[in-house]
Amino acid sequence: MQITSRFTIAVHIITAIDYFQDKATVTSKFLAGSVGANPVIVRNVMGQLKEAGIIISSQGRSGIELKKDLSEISFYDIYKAVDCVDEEGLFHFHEKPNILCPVGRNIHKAMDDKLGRVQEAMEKALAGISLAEVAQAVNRELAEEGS
Amino acid sequence: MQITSRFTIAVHIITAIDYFQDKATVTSKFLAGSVGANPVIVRNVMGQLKEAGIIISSQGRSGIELKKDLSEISFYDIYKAVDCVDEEGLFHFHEKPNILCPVGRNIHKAMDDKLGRVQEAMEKALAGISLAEVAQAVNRELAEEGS
DNA sequence: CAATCATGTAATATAAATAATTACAAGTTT
DNA sequence: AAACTTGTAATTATTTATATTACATGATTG
Repeated sequence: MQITSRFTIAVHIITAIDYFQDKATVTSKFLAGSVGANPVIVRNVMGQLKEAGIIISSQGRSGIELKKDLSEISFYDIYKAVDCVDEEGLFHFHEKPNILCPVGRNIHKAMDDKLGRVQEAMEKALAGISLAEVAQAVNRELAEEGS
Repeated sequence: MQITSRFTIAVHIITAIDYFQDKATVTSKFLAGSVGANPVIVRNVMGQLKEAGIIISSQGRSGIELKKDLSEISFYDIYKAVDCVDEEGLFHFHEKPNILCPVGRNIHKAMDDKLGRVQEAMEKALAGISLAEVAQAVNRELAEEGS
């Protein structure tokens, strides 16, 4: 199992919007070229980021912008925006435990809080990372390229 | 996205083996009945738990046993045993970022450590939960049923 | 104002991952 | 030898993720 690549695509998109803001006109086609994915996928992700209040774009008008500063956008924001995890929770519970069995009828309730703790730990970690860190890391890599 | 139900099935299986150890002969068919899944799926999970040194079973011989005490089995052990997450990592990175783009060529390296931190946080949380806690919770629920 | 170029979105196709099922080999027990 | 078990391969079905095609709608520009 893996978390959908829409997550890393979204991070890529936001980083690129920021990076190219004065250097180029940023369109979905442009971004698709950088990401290496279909423009429609980029536009769908854009739609989710827009709905989450992270970017600004509008029909017909060229040029996509960030609505927030990079330091105010966390991995968690993106994770929620692009809907990485099923609303039922991170763990897919088997659906038909046997109610006639003492274990089967209680296992779900017995595990729920524990699985919740794991998911929370992950989400807390996501919340602790900002897009500014990613942009910094990209710039660091670029600086090293030159040397 | 969700983590495969093989994880919760494995927890269910181990809890049931412990619960029924003196009460019944535990077979893959018996467990499949409690879990509400196909016996072959149970046997496949059993195979992975066996390989991880968590249970004991052998061809032909009826009766599945635990190899370790419940308190010595963590969610992390099971998570590793049943292979919940791709070896490439928890996050699926988009595969064709454009090398000709300054962002595209560095985004992967720029994100890797951060994604690793998130995965580590999740795995640390998994390591902190033992199967003994689950068994306790099941017993607590059963006690409440009686009252 | 017409041509061009954007975004937004629906519908469809393809590919990949998950789960279920069937079938049977091989070992144990009685 | 018969009945029952685990172990596994092979197949099918189902679901999810990704890619693609097509087109409506709005903005811009020559």
